[in-house]
Amino acid sequence: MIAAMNDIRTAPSGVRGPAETEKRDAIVNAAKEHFSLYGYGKTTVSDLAKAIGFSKGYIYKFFDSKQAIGEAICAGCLGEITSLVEEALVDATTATEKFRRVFKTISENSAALFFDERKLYDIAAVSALERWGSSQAYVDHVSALLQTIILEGRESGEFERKTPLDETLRGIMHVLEPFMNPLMLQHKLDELPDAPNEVTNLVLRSLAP
Amino acid sequence: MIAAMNDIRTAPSGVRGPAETEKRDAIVNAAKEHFSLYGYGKTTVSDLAKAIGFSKGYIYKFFDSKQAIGEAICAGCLGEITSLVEEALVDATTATEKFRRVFKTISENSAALFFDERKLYDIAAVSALERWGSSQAYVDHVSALLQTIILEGRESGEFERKTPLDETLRGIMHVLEPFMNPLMLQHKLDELPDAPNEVTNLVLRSLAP
DNA sequence: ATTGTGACTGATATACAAAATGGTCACTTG
DNA sequence: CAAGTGACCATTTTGTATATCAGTCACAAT
Repeated sequence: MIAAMNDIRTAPSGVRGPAETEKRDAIVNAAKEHFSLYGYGKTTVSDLAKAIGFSKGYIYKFFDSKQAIGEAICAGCLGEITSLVEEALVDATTATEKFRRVFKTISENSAALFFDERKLYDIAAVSALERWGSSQAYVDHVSALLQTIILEGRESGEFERKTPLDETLRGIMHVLEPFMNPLMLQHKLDELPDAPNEVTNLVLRSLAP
Repeated sequence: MIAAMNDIRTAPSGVRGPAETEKRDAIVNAAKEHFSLYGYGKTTVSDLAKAIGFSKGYIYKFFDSKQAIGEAICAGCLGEITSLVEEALVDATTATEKFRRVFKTISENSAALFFDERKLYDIAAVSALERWGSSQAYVDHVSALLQTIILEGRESGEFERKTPLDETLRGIMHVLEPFMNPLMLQHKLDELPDAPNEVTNLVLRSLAP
């Protein structure tokens, strides 16, 4: 899995201090490892400090709180998914095909996060539950992506043009949510991969001119 | 709210003993009151026994387990919703309108359960999480209902006929789930009542011939 | 026979003291 | 002054001893 770093440029809320990217990255890297191994709850800020060879207090020169570190990790995970989505889009020719790939890539990789990186998945779930910025940015990003695809499909004549763009988009985001929101995906794991495919078909029927 | 008792004839699993409906109903009534006031967890089987003037052991002449009582209560709640749905359907003329009402009635009354009978809602959530028979019966019932409506719409020419009925139905059940499954509805409460309406519109577009 | 009981048991929940943690800040170090 | 520390405090988390509960069963009452 290519680890293209997200360039969501997720609003770095909770980040503070000078732009000493080296140390900040060291913290993030240590956090990603510890969080994915032991989980967010069982990792202490002191653990992270020890891992990078500093004391706990110094961490707070770079991050407002432990949660801010969690948000950074979460933004990384979700950013990876959006990267994979964009990667999957480059050789898709039609808006229809792009739509299919967005849906498929998101549901598959969210499920993969659940099965392969369960501890990080749990952070993403908390992020969704508590509406952290990292989750909001992810949703906004996907929403914007879908909007351009819908517009493209409307222009090419693949999709209908009567329904207001906003409503089309909101409707689609609603039916996509169970496959991209960790809180909901948890309850649909045993309906994969058929469910997202069936929903995609339904949506494409609704988009037909 | 009219309390038309459900006639889902929900598979009475976990129910045992003779059909002494009076005492069994007494147990169920006591359970509904206690569960809705104090919750499933904080109600003991002895509490229910005391409420009907018997001893704990006697309860088990009628129900296999405490969970079986919970299932009965849950089936009652969900059965009330299906009753309301059927009630809403009697004066709907077109399949389109019937579809709208199914969606609207389910989402509104599930949310009402959350806000007005939170403790009972929690039981329904556990029922969904642990896949109790009461939840499965509810889903099956709604699914069957939707199937007849789709068929009706197909025959009247309101809906398209190309897509296999099963796939149409499954797709619709997938997008309905976030509004009828308590586990998912919890996370969509602040998108009501717009979200179900927008999803309904999307589905109706997908059903258009 | 039918209706009903309450003592018994392993598993679960509660309560509460002790330990650990997130976060701050005055201070040291180079 | 910039980089970094660790004692300190309020809040959570954890460990654990105790109490409660779900479920059974032999038996009592009618």
